[in-house]
Amino acid sequence: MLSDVMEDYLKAIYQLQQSTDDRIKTSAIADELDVTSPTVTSMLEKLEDRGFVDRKKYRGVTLTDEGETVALEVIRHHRLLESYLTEHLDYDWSEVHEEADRLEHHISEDFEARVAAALGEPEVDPHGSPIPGADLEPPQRPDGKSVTEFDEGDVVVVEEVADRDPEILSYLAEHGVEPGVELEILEVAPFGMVTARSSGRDAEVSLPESVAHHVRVAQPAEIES
Amino acid sequence: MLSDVMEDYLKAIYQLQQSTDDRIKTSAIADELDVTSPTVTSMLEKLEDRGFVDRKKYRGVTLTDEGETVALEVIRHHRLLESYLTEHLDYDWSEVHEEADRLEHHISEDFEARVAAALGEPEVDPHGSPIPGADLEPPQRPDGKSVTEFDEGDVVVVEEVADRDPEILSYLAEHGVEPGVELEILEVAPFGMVTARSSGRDAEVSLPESVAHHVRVAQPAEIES
DNA sequence: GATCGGATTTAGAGCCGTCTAACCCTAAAC
DNA sequence: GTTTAGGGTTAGACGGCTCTAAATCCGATC
Repeated sequence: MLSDVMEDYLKAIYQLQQSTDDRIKTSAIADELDVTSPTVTSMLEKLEDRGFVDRKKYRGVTLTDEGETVALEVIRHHRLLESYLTEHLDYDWSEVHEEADRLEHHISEDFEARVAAALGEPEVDPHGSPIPGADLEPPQRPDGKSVTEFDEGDVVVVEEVADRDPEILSYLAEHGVEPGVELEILEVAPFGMVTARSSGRDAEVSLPESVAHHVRVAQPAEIES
Repeated sequence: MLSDVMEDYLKAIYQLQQSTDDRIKTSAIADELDVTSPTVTSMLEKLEDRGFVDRKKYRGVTLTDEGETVALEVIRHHRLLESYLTEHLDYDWSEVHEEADRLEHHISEDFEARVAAALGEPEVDPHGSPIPGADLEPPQRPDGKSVTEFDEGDVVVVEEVADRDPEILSYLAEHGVEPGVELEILEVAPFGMVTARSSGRDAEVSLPESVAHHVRVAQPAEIES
């Protein structure tokens, strides 16, 4: 069996792998999980012994297929829980992360299936992130790009808001930045700050690069006259 | 803070105290939690240091008020979860115990409150056991007696089925023994076996003493002509 | 009131996940 | 190609929870 902590490491490695093609460094994991590097090293040794990661000393790790499957299972649990909490227990999308983080390790397969059924087998969570299917195949990467990659005048649709901070998420929601809304880019400053107008509100919102790069968007159907 | 394991000990002690006025013995806790006696002894020392139990060496423990409050909180979580799972996620009452046992340590105050609200602040769980209130005052003992204490001809109403074994619970449900049903006692054998007819079904059911003593019942309104 | 058996506690150990301190490797800079 | 800064690993320790083996206590019996 696999401890909660091991699941957390595998999940963290998976998520770090999403934003790079390199092997994942000890220090990156340490930052993500808020532990020290030696702690990570010793955990990685255990995970390697069990066949969940492929480790090259001093060079970081990658997940094995088994490791990836575990990570996807945990992420499926997490995102189903986030969805359930918002749909059926009246949570706000900004509040669900922490609760899901604690529960994700403690639900049975049965519970997972019942929650998925109650939600109608959803494919994305409240933040717009894809929920891995019950087959635990890696979901294909959403084709959204960071909103920072667009220019003044572009009109885009928010697909995913990949932040975890409740305060930031609340702020974004209040300013009309949520999955599904249309954003008209008004300005992208040289230091990365994005200013946009949301279709929902009639006010502008400015986001520093650190926040904006979590806002993944797509251009609406390219077919326009 | 209090570990999951500590919560389990406090809950176990509380539950053992329900069926006796004596101090709770090391071995009783060991049986309940499926660990060895020395393990229990060392845990009890820690719980004593933290003020959750009152320990007399070689004489067993009792909960302090603080310990009781923790136990009641865990039990509240457990029973709310059992109720929620049956009401909203289509679980059968026989299946909920195990799932609730894992989740009870990992839900927030907020989650507890939302679940309680979604259920309409229920006072009993699907097994008929009282759910401690949000104030965590000890619920008054249900006045039901074990069905084994009645005699041939008595008619009683099932208040609580305090078993945890899914197979036994399924069997009981199939034979019409559930909270709320009326039972006519047909026989109480000298070795404790109870035979009864359920108002729900038209068949008899016989229960060995070990099962029957978990079936708590009350006599319907004594006022009969 | 002494003895004996069963339960409890003490002693010592192990695994897990974590830490700090010290050492060592890698890769970038010169 | 050396050097060096910074990150990674090794070494050693600790707290939490568990175990087995050994010592000790309680209380029932005689």
